[in-house]
Amino acid sequence: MKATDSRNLHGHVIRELGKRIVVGDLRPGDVLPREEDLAESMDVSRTALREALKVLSAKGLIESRPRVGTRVRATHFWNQLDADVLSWRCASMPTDDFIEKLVEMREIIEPAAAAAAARRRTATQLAQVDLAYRKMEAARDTEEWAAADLSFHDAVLQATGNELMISLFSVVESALGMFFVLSAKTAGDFSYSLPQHLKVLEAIRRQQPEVARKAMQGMIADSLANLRKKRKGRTKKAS
Amino acid sequence: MKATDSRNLHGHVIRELGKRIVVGDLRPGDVLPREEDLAESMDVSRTALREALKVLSAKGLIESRPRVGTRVRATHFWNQLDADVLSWRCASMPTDDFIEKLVEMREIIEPAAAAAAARRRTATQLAQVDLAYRKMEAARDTEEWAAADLSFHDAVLQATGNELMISLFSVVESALGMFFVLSAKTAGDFSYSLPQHLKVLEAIRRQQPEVARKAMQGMIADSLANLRKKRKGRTKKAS
DNA sequence: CTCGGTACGTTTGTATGATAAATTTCGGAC
DNA sequence: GTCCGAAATTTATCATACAAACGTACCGAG
Repeated sequence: MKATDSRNLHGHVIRELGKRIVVGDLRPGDVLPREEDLAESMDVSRTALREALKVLSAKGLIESRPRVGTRVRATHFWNQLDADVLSWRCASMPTDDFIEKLVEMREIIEPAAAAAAARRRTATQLAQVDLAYRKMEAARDTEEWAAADLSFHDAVLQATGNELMISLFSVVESALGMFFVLSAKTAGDFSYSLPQHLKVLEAIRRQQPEVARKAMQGMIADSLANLRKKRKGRTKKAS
Repeated sequence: MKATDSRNLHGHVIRELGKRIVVGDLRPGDVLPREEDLAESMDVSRTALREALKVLSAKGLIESRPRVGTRVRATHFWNQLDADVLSWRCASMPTDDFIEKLVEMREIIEPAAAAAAARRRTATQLAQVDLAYRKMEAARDTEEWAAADLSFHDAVLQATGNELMISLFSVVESALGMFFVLSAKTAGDFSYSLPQHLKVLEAIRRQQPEVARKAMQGMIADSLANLRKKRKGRTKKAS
Protein backbone atom coordinates (compact mmCIF):
# COMPACT_ATOMS: atom_id res chain seq x y z
CA MET A 1 0.00 0.00 0.00
CA LYS A 2 2.18 2.79 -1.29
CA ALA A 3 0.64 6.16 -0.72
CA THR A 4 2.58 8.10 -3.32
CA ASP A 5 2.00 6.84 -6.79
CA SER A 6 5.35 6.31 -8.43
CA ARG A 7 3.80 6.05 -11.89
CA ASN A 8 3.51 9.80 -12.02
CA LEU A 9 6.61 11.81 -12.62
CA HIS A 10 6.34 14.06 -9.64
CA GLY A 11 5.54 10.97 -7.56
CA HIS A 12 8.97 9.71 -8.45
CA VAL A 13 10.51 12.99 -7.41
CA ILE A 14 8.62 12.90 -4.11
CA ARG A 15 9.95 9.45 -3.32
CA GLU A 16 13.48 10.26 -4.42
CA LEU A 17 13.80 13.43 -2.37
CA GLY A 18 11.70 12.09 0.50
CA LYS A 19 13.89 9.05 0.91
CA ARG A 20 17.06 11.10 0.75
CA ILE A 21 15.78 13.29 3.56
CA VAL A 22 14.33 10.56 5.77
CA VAL A 23 17.34 8.32 5.38
CA GLY A 24 19.62 11.18 6.38
CA ASP A 25 21.37 11.74 3.10
CA LEU A 26 20.02 15.27 3.36
CA ARG A 27 20.21 16.52 6.93
CA PRO A 28 17.99 19.02 8.75
CA GLY A 29 19.17 22.53 8.04
CA ASP A 30 20.63 21.61 4.67
CA VAL A 31 19.38 23.79 1.85
CA LEU A 32 18.48 22.13 -1.41
CA PRO A 33 19.79 23.46 -4.73
CA ARG A 34 17.69 26.15 -6.35
CA GLU A 35 14.55 24.82 -7.96
CA GLU A 36 15.82 25.37 -11.47
CA ASP A 37 19.05 23.44 -10.85
CA LEU A 38 17.34 20.71 -8.86
CA ALA A 39 14.74 20.28 -11.57
CA GLU A 40 17.43 19.93 -14.19
CA SER A 41 19.44 17.47 -12.14
CA MET A 42 16.35 15.29 -11.75
CA ASP A 43 15.35 15.63 -15.38
CA VAL A 44 11.95 17.16 -14.72
CA SER A 45 10.45 20.56 -15.28
CA ARG A 46 10.38 23.10 -12.50
CA THR A 47 6.59 22.68 -12.43
CA ALA A 48 6.78 18.98 -11.62
CA LEU A 49 9.53 19.56 -9.11
CA ARG A 50 7.51 22.21 -7.33
CA GLU A 51 4.48 19.94 -7.07
CA ALA A 52 6.73 17.40 -5.38
CA LEU A 53 8.21 20.01 -3.06
CA LYS A 54 4.74 21.10 -2.01
CA VAL A 55 3.85 17.55 -1.02
CA LEU A 56 7.08 17.11 0.93
CA SER A 57 6.33 20.44 2.52
CA ALA A 58 2.91 19.13 3.58
CA LYS A 59 4.64 16.15 5.15
CA GLY A 60 6.71 18.59 7.18
CA LEU A 61 10.02 17.47 5.69
CA ILE A 62 11.01 20.74 4.04
CA GLU A 63 10.25 24.43 4.08
CA SER A 64 10.65 26.90 1.21
CA ARG A 65 11.15 30.60 1.54
CA PRO A 66 11.82 33.18 -1.15
CA ARG A 67 15.42 34.23 -1.49
CA VAL A 68 16.67 31.74 1.15
CA GLY A 69 15.71 28.57 -0.67
CA THR A 70 14.30 25.21 0.38
CA ARG A 71 15.76 23.57 3.43
CA VAL A 72 15.22 20.37 5.35
CA ARG A 73 13.25 20.92 8.54
CA ALA A 74 14.15 19.55 11.97
CA THR A 75 12.92 16.01 12.50
CA HIS A 76 10.37 17.06 15.10
CA PHE A 77 8.42 18.82 12.37
CA TRP A 78 8.11 15.65 10.28
CA ASN A 79 4.77 13.86 10.02
CA GLN A 80 6.24 10.69 11.43
CA LEU A 81 2.91 8.88 11.09
CA ASP A 82 2.65 9.62 7.39
CA ALA A 83 2.53 6.36 5.46
CA ASP A 84 5.25 7.51 3.08
CA VAL A 85 7.59 8.74 5.78
CA LEU A 86 7.18 5.45 7.63
CA SER A 87 7.79 3.35 4.55
CA TRP A 88 10.82 5.41 3.56
CA ARG A 89 12.28 4.96 7.02
CA CYS A 90 11.70 1.22 6.81
CA ALA A 91 13.01 0.97 3.26
CA SER A 92 16.64 1.32 4.24
CA MET A 93 17.07 -1.14 7.08
CA PRO A 94 16.01 0.94 10.08
CA THR A 95 17.98 1.11 13.28
CA ASP A 96 17.11 -1.24 16.13
CA ASP A 97 16.10 1.85 18.01
CA PHE A 98 13.41 2.65 15.48
CA ILE A 99 12.12 -0.91 15.48
CA GLU A 100 11.69 -0.73 19.24
CA LYS A 101 9.65 2.43 18.79
CA LEU A 102 7.44 0.77 16.21
CA VAL A 103 6.84 -2.16 18.54
CA GLU A 104 6.04 0.19 21.39
CA MET A 105 3.38 1.76 19.20
CA ARG A 106 1.92 -1.64 18.45
CA GLU A 107 1.84 -2.43 22.17
CA ILE A 108 -0.22 0.68 22.73
CA ILE A 109 -2.46 0.65 19.69
CA GLU A 110 -3.39 -2.93 19.05
CA PRO A 111 -4.44 -4.19 22.49
CA ALA A 112 -6.62 -1.11 22.86
CA ALA A 113 -8.00 -1.67 19.38
CA ALA A 114 -8.75 -5.32 20.11
CA ALA A 115 -10.63 -4.32 23.23
CA ALA A 116 -12.62 -1.68 21.40
CA ALA A 117 -13.34 -4.12 18.60
CA ALA A 118 -14.64 -6.70 21.08
CA ARG A 119 -16.89 -4.06 22.58
CA ARG A 120 -18.42 -2.62 19.46
CA ARG A 121 -17.83 -4.89 16.45
CA THR A 122 -20.71 -5.43 14.09
CA ALA A 123 -21.45 -8.81 12.56
CA THR A 124 -19.83 -7.86 9.27
CA GLN A 125 -16.74 -6.52 10.99
CA LEU A 126 -16.42 -9.78 12.90
CA ALA A 127 -16.81 -11.66 9.64
CA GLN A 128 -13.88 -9.71 8.20
CA VAL A 129 -11.64 -10.66 11.11
CA ASP A 130 -12.79 -14.24 10.79
CA LEU A 131 -12.10 -14.26 7.08
CA ALA A 132 -8.61 -12.92 7.60
CA TYR A 133 -7.96 -15.59 10.20
CA ARG A 134 -9.04 -18.34 7.85
CA LYS A 135 -6.78 -16.93 5.16
CA MET A 136 -3.91 -17.17 7.63
CA GLU A 137 -4.81 -20.77 8.32
CA ALA A 138 -4.89 -21.53 4.62
CA ALA A 139 -1.64 -19.71 3.79
CA ARG A 140 0.87 -21.97 2.06
CA ASP A 141 3.89 -19.67 1.80
CA THR A 142 5.28 -16.67 3.66
CA GLU A 143 3.93 -14.23 1.13
CA GLU A 144 0.36 -15.43 1.51
CA TRP A 145 0.76 -15.51 5.24
CA ALA A 146 2.11 -11.96 5.39
CA ALA A 147 -0.82 -10.67 3.36
CA ALA A 148 -3.34 -12.51 5.53
CA ASP A 149 -1.63 -11.37 8.72
CA LEU A 150 -1.81 -7.78 7.58
CA SER A 151 -5.48 -8.09 6.72
CA PHE A 152 -6.16 -9.65 10.13
CA HIS A 153 -4.66 -6.70 11.98
CA ASP A 154 -6.38 -4.34 9.59
CA ALA A 155 -9.73 -6.02 10.23
CA VAL A 156 -9.30 -5.62 13.99
CA LEU A 157 -8.60 -1.93 13.54
CA GLN A 158 -11.60 -1.61 11.22
CA ALA A 159 -13.79 -3.33 13.79
CA THR A 160 -13.18 -0.50 16.24
CA GLY A 161 -15.25 1.71 13.97
CA ASN A 162 -12.97 4.61 14.88
CA GLU A 163 -11.42 6.04 11.74
CA LEU A 164 -8.63 7.69 13.73
CA MET A 165 -7.65 4.28 15.04
CA ILE A 166 -7.92 2.82 11.56
CA SER A 167 -5.49 5.42 10.23
CA LEU A 168 -2.88 4.04 12.61
CA PHE A 169 -2.77 0.98 10.40
CA SER A 170 0.20 2.49 8.60
CA VAL A 171 2.16 2.14 11.85
CA VAL A 172 1.09 -1.45 12.38
CA GLU A 173 1.81 -2.18 8.75
CA SER A 174 5.36 -0.86 9.03
CA ALA A 175 5.98 -2.83 12.22
CA LEU A 176 4.68 -6.06 10.71
CA GLY A 177 6.60 -5.36 7.52
CA MET A 178 9.83 -5.07 9.46
CA PHE A 179 9.02 -8.26 11.28
CA PHE A 180 8.46 -10.13 8.03
CA VAL A 181 11.74 -8.92 6.60
CA LEU A 182 13.70 -9.90 9.67
CA SER A 183 11.97 -13.28 9.85
CA ALA A 184 12.33 -14.03 6.19
CA LYS A 185 15.52 -16.04 6.58
CA THR A 186 14.07 -18.42 9.12
CA ALA A 187 10.86 -19.12 7.28
CA GLY A 188 8.77 -22.25 7.60
CA ASP A 189 7.60 -21.63 11.14
CA PHE A 190 5.47 -18.74 10.07
CA SER A 191 2.31 -20.12 11.63
CA TYR A 192 3.44 -20.34 15.23
CA SER A 193 1.34 -17.30 16.13
CA LEU A 194 -1.86 -18.75 14.73
CA PRO A 195 -3.24 -19.80 18.15
CA GLN A 196 -2.76 -16.28 19.45
CA HIS A 197 -4.63 -14.83 16.53
CA LEU A 198 -7.40 -17.30 17.22
CA LYS A 199 -7.62 -16.12 20.81
CA VAL A 200 -8.05 -12.55 19.64
CA LEU A 201 -10.65 -13.57 17.08
CA GLU A 202 -12.66 -15.56 19.61
CA ALA A 203 -12.55 -12.80 22.20
CA ILE A 204 -13.85 -10.36 19.62
CA ARG A 205 -16.52 -12.83 18.59
CA ARG A 206 -17.63 -13.26 22.20
CA GLN A 207 -17.37 -9.54 22.85
CA GLN A 208 -14.91 -9.88 25.72
CA PRO A 209 -12.83 -6.68 25.61
CA GLU A 210 -10.33 -7.54 28.34
CA VAL A 211 -9.73 -11.03 27.00
CA ALA A 212 -9.12 -9.57 23.55
CA ARG A 213 -6.73 -7.00 24.99
CA LYS A 214 -4.70 -9.61 26.84
CA ALA A 215 -4.61 -11.92 23.85
CA MET A 216 -3.32 -9.15 21.64
CA GLN A 217 -0.78 -8.13 24.25
CA GLY A 218 0.46 -11.69 24.37
CA MET A 219 0.75 -11.88 20.63
CA ILE A 220 2.84 -8.73 20.45
CA ALA A 221 5.01 -9.77 23.38
CA ASP A 222 5.81 -13.03 21.61
CA SER A 223 6.40 -11.21 18.39
CA LEU A 224 8.83 -8.91 20.16
CA ALA A 225 10.66 -11.81 21.79
CA ASN A 226 10.94 -13.48 18.43
CA LEU A 227 12.23 -10.28 16.89
CA ARG A 228 14.92 -9.90 19.53
CA LYS A 229 16.01 -13.47 19.01
CA LYS A 230 16.31 -12.94 15.27
CA ARG A 231 18.09 -9.70 15.72
CA LYS A 232 20.59 -11.14 18.13
CA GLY A 233 21.41 -13.84 15.62
CA ARG A 234 21.74 -11.27 12.89
CA THR A 235 23.98 -9.04 14.99
CA LYS A 236 26.10 -11.98 16.03
CA LYS A 237 26.45 -13.07 12.44
CA ALA A 238 27.41 -9.55 11.39
CA SER A 239 30.10 -9.11 14.04
CA MET B 1 -0.16 25.22 15.09
CA LYS B 2 -1.52 25.36 11.56
CA ALA B 3 0.25 22.94 9.26
CA THR B 4 -0.67 24.56 5.96
CA ASP B 5 0.59 28.06 5.61
CA SER B 6 -2.28 30.26 4.57
CA ARG B 7 0.03 33.11 3.62
CA ASN B 8 0.79 31.43 0.34
CA LEU B 9 -1.81 31.47 -2.35
CA HIS B 10 -1.94 27.75 -2.92
CA GLY B 11 -2.09 27.30 0.85
CA HIS B 12 -5.36 29.19 0.76
CA VAL B 13 -6.65 26.91 -1.99
CA ILE B 14 -5.63 23.84 0.02
CA ARG B 15 -7.59 25.01 3.02
CA GLU B 16 -10.59 26.07 0.99
CA LEU B 17 -10.94 22.82 -0.92
CA GLY B 18 -9.81 20.69 2.01
CA LYS B 19 -12.45 22.12 4.30
CA ARG B 20 -15.17 21.73 1.70
CA ILE B 21 -14.29 18.07 1.36
CA VAL B 22 -13.84 17.24 5.03
CA VAL B 23 -16.97 19.10 6.08
CA GLY B 24 -18.98 17.20 3.50
CA ASP B 25 -19.78 20.03 1.13
CA LEU B 26 -18.04 17.91 -1.47
CA ARG B 27 -18.91 14.25 -1.02
CA PRO B 28 -16.88 11.15 -1.84
CA GLY B 29 -17.34 10.25 -5.47
CA ASP B 30 -18.05 13.81 -6.53
CA VAL B 31 -15.86 15.00 -9.36
CA LEU B 32 -14.44 18.50 -9.16
CA PRO B 33 -14.70 20.91 -12.09
CA ARG B 34 -11.91 20.73 -14.63
CA GLU B 35 -8.70 22.30 -13.43
CA GLU B 36 -9.00 25.27 -15.76
CA ASP B 37 -12.53 26.10 -14.59
CA LEU B 38 -11.78 25.43 -10.94
CA ALA B 39 -8.69 27.63 -11.12
CA GLU B 40 -10.71 30.45 -12.62
CA SER B 41 -13.50 30.10 -10.06
CA MET B 42 -10.95 30.38 -7.25
CA ASP B 43 -9.08 33.24 -8.89
CA VAL B 44 -5.76 31.46 -9.09
CA SER B 45 -3.66 30.12 -11.91
CA ARG B 46 -3.85 26.50 -12.86
CA THR B 47 -0.29 26.15 -11.55
CA ALA B 48 -1.23 27.18 -8.04
CA LEU B 49 -4.38 25.08 -8.13
CA ARG B 50 -2.47 21.99 -9.18
CA GLU B 51 0.05 22.42 -6.36
CA ALA B 52 -2.88 22.48 -3.97
CA LEU B 53 -4.48 19.43 -5.57
CA LYS B 54 -1.23 17.50 -5.22
CA VAL B 55 -1.16 18.22 -1.50
CA LEU B 56 -4.79 17.21 -1.03
CA SER B 57 -3.97 14.12 -3.02
CA ALA B 58 -1.13 13.35 -0.60
CA LYS B 59 -3.60 13.67 2.25
CA GLY B 60 -5.73 11.05 0.54
CA LEU B 61 -8.70 13.37 0.05
CA ILE B 62 -8.79 13.36 -3.74
CA GLU B 63 -7.52 11.44 -6.73
CA SER B 64 -6.85 12.79 -10.21
CA ARG B 65 -6.88 10.79 -13.39
CA PRO B 66 -6.52 11.95 -16.98
CA ARG B 67 -9.74 12.21 -18.90
CA VAL B 68 -11.92 11.34 -15.90
CA GLY B 69 -11.06 14.31 -13.72
CA THR B 70 -10.42 14.84 -10.03
CA ARG B 71 -12.78 13.23 -7.61
CA VAL B 72 -13.19 13.03 -3.86
CA ARG B 73 -12.00 9.71 -2.46
CA ALA B 74 -13.87 7.54 0.02
CA THR B 75 -13.34 8.59 3.62
CA HIS B 76 -11.37 5.47 4.48
CA PHE B 77 -8.59 6.72 2.22
CA TRP B 78 -8.24 10.00 4.10
CA ASN B 79 -5.24 10.59 6.35
CA GLN B 80 -7.44 11.10 9.36
CA LEU B 81 -4.43 11.77 11.57
CA ASP B 82 -3.18 14.58 9.36
CA ALA B 83 -3.06 17.78 11.37
CA ASP B 84 -4.91 19.70 8.67
CA VAL B 85 -7.64 17.13 8.23
CA LEU B 86 -8.18 17.03 11.99
CA SER B 87 -8.32 20.80 12.30
CA TRP B 88 -10.68 21.11 9.35
CA ARG B 89 -12.98 18.54 10.91
CA CYS B 90 -12.92 20.42 14.19
CA ALA B 91 -13.36 23.80 12.53
CA SER B 92 -17.04 23.32 11.81
CA MET B 93 -18.50 22.08 15.08
CA PRO B 94 -17.89 18.35 14.84
CA THR B 95 -20.52 15.79 15.62
CA ASP B 96 -20.75 14.32 19.12
CA ASP B 97 -19.78 11.06 17.52
CA PHE B 98 -16.46 12.48 16.37
CA ILE B 99 -15.76 14.00 19.76
CA GLU B 100 -16.23 10.58 21.34
CA LYS B 101 -13.70 9.16 18.92
CA LEU B 102 -11.20 11.87 19.76
CA VAL B 103 -11.62 11.17 23.45
CA GLU B 104 -11.18 7.46 22.87
CA MET B 105 -7.88 8.22 21.17
CA ARG B 106 -6.81 10.28 24.14
CA GLU B 107 -7.74 7.44 26.47
CA ILE B 108 -5.45 5.15 24.54
CA ILE B 109 -2.57 7.47 23.77
CA GLU B 110 -2.05 9.61 26.82
CA PRO B 111 -2.05 7.07 29.67
CA ALA B 112 0.41 4.96 27.69
CA ALA B 113 2.49 8.05 26.99
CA ALA B 114 2.49 9.05 30.65
CA ALA B 115 3.69 5.59 31.61
CA ALA B 116 6.43 5.63 29.00
CA ALA B 117 7.44 9.11 30.06
CA ALA B 118 7.71 8.02 33.68
CA ARG B 119 9.89 5.12 32.61
CA ARG B 120 12.32 6.93 30.37
CA ARG B 121 12.14 10.69 30.87
CA THR B 122 15.41 12.60 31.00
CA ALA B 123 16.00 15.41 33.44
CA THR B 124 15.37 18.05 30.78
CA GLN B 125 12.18 16.37 29.63
CA LEU B 126 10.94 16.33 33.21
CA ALA B 127 11.83 19.99 33.50
CA GLN B 128 9.64 20.72 30.47
CA VAL B 129 6.65 18.99 32.04
CA ASP B 130 7.31 20.80 35.28
CA LEU B 131 7.55 24.13 33.50
CA ALA B 132 4.26 23.55 31.71
CA TYR B 133 2.61 22.67 35.00
CA ARG B 134 3.81 25.86 36.61
CA LYS B 135 2.50 27.84 33.67
CA MET B 136 -0.88 26.23 34.25
CA GLU B 137 -0.71 27.23 37.91
CA ALA B 138 0.14 30.78 36.96
CA ALA B 139 -2.51 31.11 34.24
CA ARG B 140 -4.83 34.04 34.82
CA ASP B 141 -7.32 33.58 32.01
CA THR B 142 -8.67 30.74 29.89
CA GLU B 143 -6.41 31.58 26.99
CA GLU B 144 -3.24 31.31 29.05
CA TRP B 145 -4.55 28.17 30.66
CA ALA B 146 -5.35 26.55 27.32
CA ALA B 147 -1.86 27.25 26.03
CA ALA B 148 -0.24 25.90 29.19
CA ASP B 149 -2.48 22.83 29.19
CA LEU B 150 -1.51 22.07 25.62
CA SER B 151 2.17 22.45 26.39
CA PHE B 152 1.78 20.13 29.39
CA HIS B 153 0.33 17.35 27.30
CA ASP B 154 2.91 18.04 24.62
CA ALA B 155 5.71 17.80 27.17
CA VAL B 156 4.45 14.41 28.37
CA LEU B 157 4.43 13.14 24.81
CA GLN B 158 7.91 14.55 24.24
CA ALA B 159 9.14 12.83 27.38
CA THR B 160 8.38 9.44 25.86
CA GLY B 161 11.23 10.04 23.45
CA ASN B 162 9.25 8.22 20.79
CA GLU B 163 8.74 10.46 17.80
CA LEU B 164 5.82 8.37 16.57
CA MET B 165 4.07 9.02 19.85
CA ILE B 166 4.95 12.69 19.65
CA SER B 167 3.33 12.94 16.24
CA LEU B 168 0.04 11.93 17.83
CA PHE B 169 0.04 15.31 19.50
CA SER B 170 -2.16 16.58 16.68
CA VAL B 171 -4.88 14.23 17.93
CA VAL B 172 -4.51 15.33 21.53
CA GLU B 173 -4.42 18.94 20.38
CA SER B 174 -7.69 18.57 18.52
CA ALA B 175 -9.35 16.83 21.45
CA LEU B 176 -8.24 19.50 23.91
CA GLY B 177 -9.19 22.20 21.45
CA MET B 178 -12.72 20.86 21.26
CA PHE B 179 -12.86 20.68 25.03
CA PHE B 180 -11.80 24.31 25.35
CA VAL B 181 -14.43 25.44 22.89
CA LEU B 182 -17.20 23.53 24.61
CA SER B 183 -16.06 24.71 28.03
CA ALA B 184 -15.68 28.30 26.99
CA LYS B 185 -19.13 29.34 28.12
CA THR B 186 -18.70 28.05 31.64
CA ALA B 187 -15.28 29.56 32.21
CA GLY B 188 -13.83 30.47 35.58
CA ASP B 189 -13.45 26.94 36.88
CA PHE B 190 -10.71 26.17 34.42
CA SER B 191 -8.25 25.05 37.06
CA TYR B 192 -10.23 22.21 38.57
CA SER B 193 -7.98 19.66 36.83
CA LEU B 194 -4.80 21.12 38.26
CA PRO B 195 -4.45 18.45 40.99
CA GLN B 196 -4.71 15.73 38.41
CA HIS B 197 -2.00 17.29 36.31
CA LEU B 198 0.13 17.48 39.44
CA LYS B 199 -0.35 13.77 40.03
CA VAL B 200 0.88 13.01 36.54
CA LEU B 201 3.84 15.35 36.94
CA GLU B 202 4.87 13.81 40.25
CA ALA B 203 4.53 10.26 38.95
CA ILE B 204 6.77 11.14 36.02
CA ARG B 205 9.22 12.83 38.36
CA ARG B 206 9.36 9.74 40.60
CA GLN B 207 9.47 7.44 37.59
CA GLN B 208 6.36 5.47 38.55
CA PRO B 209 4.86 4.35 35.24
CA GLU B 210 1.69 2.75 36.57
CA VAL B 211 0.94 5.67 38.85
CA ALA B 212 1.39 8.04 35.93
CA ARG B 213 -0.86 5.90 33.76
CA LYS B 214 -3.65 5.85 36.34
CA ALA B 215 -3.35 9.55 37.00
CA MET B 216 -3.65 10.33 33.32
CA GLN B 217 -6.57 7.95 32.96
CA GLY B 218 -8.32 9.73 35.80
CA MET B 219 -7.72 13.10 34.25
CA ILE B 220 -9.21 12.07 30.95
CA ALA B 221 -12.16 10.34 32.61
CA ASP B 222 -12.98 13.53 34.46
CA SER B 223 -12.50 15.54 31.33
CA LEU B 224 -14.92 13.26 29.53
CA ALA B 225 -17.50 13.50 32.31
CA ASN B 226 -17.20 17.25 32.20
CA LEU B 227 -17.60 17.24 28.45
CA ARG B 228 -20.75 15.14 28.62
CA LYS B 229 -22.21 17.45 31.23
CA LYS B 230 -21.54 20.48 29.07
CA ARG B 231 -22.88 18.81 26.01
CA LYS B 232 -26.07 17.74 27.71
CA GLY B 233 -26.65 21.33 28.75
CA ARG B 234 -25.94 22.50 25.24
CA THR B 235 -28.23 19.91 23.68
CA LYS B 236 -30.98 20.67 26.17
CA LYS B 237 -30.66 24.35 25.44
CA ALA B 238 -30.82 23.70 21.73
CA SER B 239 -33.91 21.52 21.88
C1' DC C 1 32.68 54.22 14.03
C1' DT C 2 28.10 52.77 14.41
C1' DC C 3 23.52 52.68 13.31
C1' DG C 4 19.80 52.68 10.08
C1' DG C 5 17.63 52.78 5.90
C1' DT C 6 17.50 51.98 1.06
C1' DA C 7 18.63 49.89 -3.32
C1' DC C 8 19.87 45.62 -5.49
C1' DG C 9 20.19 40.88 -6.64
C1' DT C 10 18.68 36.15 -5.88
C1' DT C 11 15.20 32.78 -5.12
C1' DT C 12 10.68 31.30 -4.61
C1' DG C 13 5.73 32.41 -5.93
C1' DT C 14 2.43 32.87 -9.62
C1' DA C 15 0.69 33.18 -14.21
C1' DT C 16 0.20 31.84 -19.16
C1' DG C 17 0.29 29.05 -23.06
C1' DA C 18 1.50 25.00 -25.39
C1' DT C 19 2.32 20.03 -26.02
C1' DA C 20 2.23 15.07 -24.43
C1' DA C 21 -0.02 11.21 -22.50
C1' DA C 22 -3.83 8.67 -20.96
C1' DT C 23 -8.41 7.00 -21.06
C1' DT C 24 -13.14 7.04 -21.99
C1' DT C 25 -16.39 6.99 -25.65
C1' DC C 26 -18.15 6.59 -29.91
C1' DG C 27 -18.33 4.76 -34.48
C1' DG C 28 -17.27 1.59 -38.02
C1' DA C 29 -16.01 -2.93 -39.84
C1' DC C 30 -16.71 -7.71 -39.69
C1' DG D 1 -23.57 -8.18 -31.68
C1' DT D 2 -18.78 -7.80 -30.86
C1' DC D 3 -14.37 -6.13 -31.29
C1' DC D 4 -11.05 -2.85 -32.64
C1' DG D 5 -9.51 1.70 -33.68
C1' DA D 6 -10.01 6.80 -34.06
C1' DA D 7 -11.41 11.00 -31.73
C1' DA D 8 -12.21 13.98 -28.01
C1' DT D 9 -11.42 15.47 -23.39
C1' DT D 10 -8.91 15.93 -19.29
C1' DT D 11 -4.90 15.61 -16.60
C1' DA D 12 0.39 15.52 -16.90
C1' DT D 13 4.29 17.85 -18.15
C1' DC D 14 7.03 21.40 -20.01
C1' DA D 15 8.91 26.11 -21.12
C1' DT D 16 8.96 30.91 -20.24
C1' DA D 17 7.99 35.16 -18.19
C1' DC D 18 7.01 38.23 -14.55
C1' DA D 19 5.85 39.42 -9.57
C1' DA D 20 6.89 39.30 -4.81
C1' DA D 21 9.62 38.49 -0.98
C1' DC D 22 13.73 38.63 1.48
C1' DG D 23 18.71 38.72 2.47
C1' DT D 24 22.67 41.54 1.75
C1' DA D 25 25.46 45.05 0.95
C1' DC D 26 26.16 49.61 0.30
C1' DC D 27 25.66 54.37 1.51
C1' DG D 28 24.70 58.19 4.37
C1' DA D 29 23.75 60.43 8.71
C1' DG D 30 24.75 61.07 13.42
